[in-house]
Amino acid sequence: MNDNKLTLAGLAKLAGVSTSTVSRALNNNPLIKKQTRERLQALAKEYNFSLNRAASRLRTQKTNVIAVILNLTDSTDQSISDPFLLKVVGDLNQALNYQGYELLLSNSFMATEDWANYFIKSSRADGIIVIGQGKTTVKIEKAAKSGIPLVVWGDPKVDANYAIVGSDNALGGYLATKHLIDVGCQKILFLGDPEHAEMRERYKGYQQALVEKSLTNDDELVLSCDITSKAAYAKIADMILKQGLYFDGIVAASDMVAFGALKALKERYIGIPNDVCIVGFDDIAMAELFHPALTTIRQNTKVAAKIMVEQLIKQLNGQIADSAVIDIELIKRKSTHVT
Amino acid sequence: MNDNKLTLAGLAKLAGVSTSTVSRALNNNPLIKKQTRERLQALAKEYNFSLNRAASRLRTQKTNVIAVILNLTDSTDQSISDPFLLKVVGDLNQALNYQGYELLLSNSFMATEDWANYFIKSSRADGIIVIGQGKTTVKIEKAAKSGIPLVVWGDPKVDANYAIVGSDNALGGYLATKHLIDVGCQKILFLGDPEHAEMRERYKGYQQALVEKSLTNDDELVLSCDITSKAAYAKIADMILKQGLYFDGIVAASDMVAFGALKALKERYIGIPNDVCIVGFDDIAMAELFHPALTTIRQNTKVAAKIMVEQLIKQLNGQIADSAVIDIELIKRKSTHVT
DNA sequence: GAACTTTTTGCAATCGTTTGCATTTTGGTG
DNA sequence: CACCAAAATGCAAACGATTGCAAAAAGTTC
Repeated sequence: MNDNKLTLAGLAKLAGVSTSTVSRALNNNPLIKKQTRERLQALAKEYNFSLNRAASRLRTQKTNVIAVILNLTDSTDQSISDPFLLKVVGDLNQALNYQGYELLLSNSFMATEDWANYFIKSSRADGIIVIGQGKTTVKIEKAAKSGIPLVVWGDPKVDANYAIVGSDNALGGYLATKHLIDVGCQKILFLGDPEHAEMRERYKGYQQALVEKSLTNDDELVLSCDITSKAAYAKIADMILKQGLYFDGIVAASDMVAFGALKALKERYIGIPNDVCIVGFDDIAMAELFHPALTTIRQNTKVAAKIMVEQLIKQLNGQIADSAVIDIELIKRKSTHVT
Repeated sequence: MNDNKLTLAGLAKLAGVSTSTVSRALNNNPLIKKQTRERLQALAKEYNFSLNRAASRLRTQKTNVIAVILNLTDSTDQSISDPFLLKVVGDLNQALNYQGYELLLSNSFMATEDWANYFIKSSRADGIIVIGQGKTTVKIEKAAKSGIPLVVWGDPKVDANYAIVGSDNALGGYLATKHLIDVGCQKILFLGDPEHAEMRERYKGYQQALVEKSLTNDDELVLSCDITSKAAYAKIADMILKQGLYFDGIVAASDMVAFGALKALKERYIGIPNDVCIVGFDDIAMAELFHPALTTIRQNTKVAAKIMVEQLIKQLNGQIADSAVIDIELIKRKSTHVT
């Protein structure tokens, strides 16, 4: 009906006041008499008025948008569908909305390499959340150096000049490995990509547990593979073919990796957990549903998302943000429950 | 270093030309001499210049942003982590970026009910993609009525005044059921939520197949439950407790539902596929990894995302968009492979 | 009711691009 | 070299909200 877009000026005319009054009224500015404020707000509702954000963003130099970047390793576009990463996105979406921000989703395959320029200086967003440190942190460091509000999901123990929120990956790797040792495993594989920041920390925890229990820390026990189930499946299948079943436990760098490994094992009628025990990482929804249910290290993404948003907002307010370690938890399930 | 933000005017001064020239040059407008264009583009790169989007959006009345709304049923916030929906988001992200658009992610728990107002009239986005028709399409219809560019992921056979892209769900339900009958199932459950638009169509296909093969179309074979694995698990566990194993096949409304059902069955040592065969829907990554690998109806989300974006762009150009049916495919795996 | 404070409103500049139109520059031709 | 068409550039007015400051209105006090 009212197709000629209604602007603040139009609404002001309707109400018989100035645009400044309407603007203030809609922003609930106490400068305006309460009675007037309410009248104007009601009028705005009645006429289905909505502020032009482009205009207000231009004027206020604030967008109320946060860019969330899925920082994927360029090789496998598989990982764009990694349920864990997408779950983090979902939780961030809720946490951001809750604080009145909107979420602009991007992945790292964009044309530009210069996130600070592309998102912040261009006034597309007020801040950036990067999911995943990936194999190289060069883009992140570049963004951090330019001083923009930035929070990274990754390994918080990593030394960096930006705020990192994440689980204690080394501890997770340690707990996973220790648990396997406790249930009697002797030859424990680490399956994952030690070049990948978070995975490297999990690997360190794995090593520490082995050393502590004075188990051999053999090179042939470290199986490097992309963190996808497909790669894990191929790796395990290949190793068994070449060397037979020379292990009795697996620390997988993620649940998806664990699932891939499990598939390869089950296809060869290797008993889980009786022949091989396995621990995953993440505790995605599937972990519990899998058969056997997967023992795993749970990452609390809801809490993490909340904290990331808080830390980002601190930066938006000019304070400096801290890295934060999110509690993890070993969830014991059937895949390590030797009878 | 150059902390005082560089604007078009600043760049113009540096180059000794007018702002209009710089603006046109950066937009590759052929009005500007090619040589000048290149010089200015180089200069912009050198000075790390980036256009203020808020300003250009205000001026051009175009945002180059598409809002993607996860239309969740309000009861279970579980489904926000449904891997399938998030996969669609991921694919949309790529398809949109490819066409030069950005993705603003929202869910349906926002304060506002009026999407047209909130996203379009407010100049936050140029168009909307809604993922999921959900149980009620009232918000979608309201948005459609206001004439904004809109595409919905859902069941394209549903009669509506907006463009719907989706799989042929009825055919999917039919194929799934027919396949179960072909492998010898006699008492086939439908497990899902027939109130949910897409699921209802799958249910219709299920019915059709039963009728065609003159199998009983018994009410007690239709198990209504939320489309989460948790609900499916509870439902199956409950039914077996009450009625014993009175079925030998399951058509699950989604893969996640299938996984929940499988967990309940396996816990009771019911053989899959020998005692009960099961077919899922979606073909998420896990379907193949599950044990036994899950027979399912594959939805091609990559193609779907591409088409949705195309249809939306048509609307942005003033053309009208059509609904589109995406090809589906029955993927036969172990969960229906009776020996 | 004058003088003054406090509350409420309005004026007008501003944010940084884009673009219709006017103007200048260039180049070709007689 | 005057003239004209074509090409290249510049001027200035938008786009629609916000906000410092000034002005008007309302309230207080003597």
